[in-house]
Amino acid sequence: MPELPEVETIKNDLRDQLVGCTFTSVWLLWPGMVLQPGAEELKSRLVGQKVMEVGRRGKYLILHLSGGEALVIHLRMSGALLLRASPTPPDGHTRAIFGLDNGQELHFWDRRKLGTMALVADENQLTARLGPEPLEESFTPEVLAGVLKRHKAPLKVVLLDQMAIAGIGNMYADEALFAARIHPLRPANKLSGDEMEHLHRAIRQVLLAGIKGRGASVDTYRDAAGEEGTAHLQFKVAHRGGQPCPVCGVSIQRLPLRGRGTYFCPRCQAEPAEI
DNA sequence: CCCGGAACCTGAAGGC
DNA sequence: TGCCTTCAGGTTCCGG
Repeated sequence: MPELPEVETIKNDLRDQLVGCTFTSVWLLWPGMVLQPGAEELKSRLVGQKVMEVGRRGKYLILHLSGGEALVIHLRMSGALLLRASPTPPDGHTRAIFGLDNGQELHFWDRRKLGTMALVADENQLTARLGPEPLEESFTPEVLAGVLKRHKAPLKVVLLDQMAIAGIGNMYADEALFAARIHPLRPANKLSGDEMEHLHRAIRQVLLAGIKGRGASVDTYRDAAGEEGTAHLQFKVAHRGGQPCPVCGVSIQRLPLRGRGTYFCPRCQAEPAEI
């Protein structure tokens, strides 16, 4: 699933290969993915525009265009952006193909059709409500403490809240809580100062490791060249229910929380009595 | 306002 | 073999 490290990897790949290219055609095989404007209007407005820069905010990819607009893409659960030689035919999961003036095509591939894109004058329209970027210098332990103090929900729920902190998803939330040795059900506003410092370090460490591994291919994730990442090979608890904890050997548990699987070590992340 | 669940989607995997 | 249920989970929407 594309989370911050996966989207960051794709962003870096696309920045290298897409900046300076002009869109020559747009083929929408699944028009339902276009949030705004309409599918036909997106086509006509996109063709002829050049990609000036590629950015990321949370899990959103942002293509800044020569006309001043931005193409904002969200891959959700199963989306991928693949650079292919032109022409490459679509397969059953290809949702859009963008022709480029350098002999390549950009394919939006999405098995579950949950991904979206929008052509907007100002990307803030979609990203304004997002919380702080956890890898920026400005994301200090004090900033994290301020976020956690505002929420009494379980920590795992707050880490997944994009308006609290941007970019963390299910896998890296579990990994960060394990790295900090904190139970996922602990109320966010009840952490000690030490625990908040540990969690701050853990969040940055697992996200940076994810980027270094070029993302985690636990499901359909691929980079822009279609290659798998290796970050999931370093995972300690995420998607490892029933396997032994790499630190203490106790069986990793799976806890259903808000409809999501939460993986943790019941010994290393012990639940305090007062919870 | 807060919280939890459903809906959006498809495919893999497991039970019977 | 085949049908049914569950799991996978990012985001938005809706009801209590």
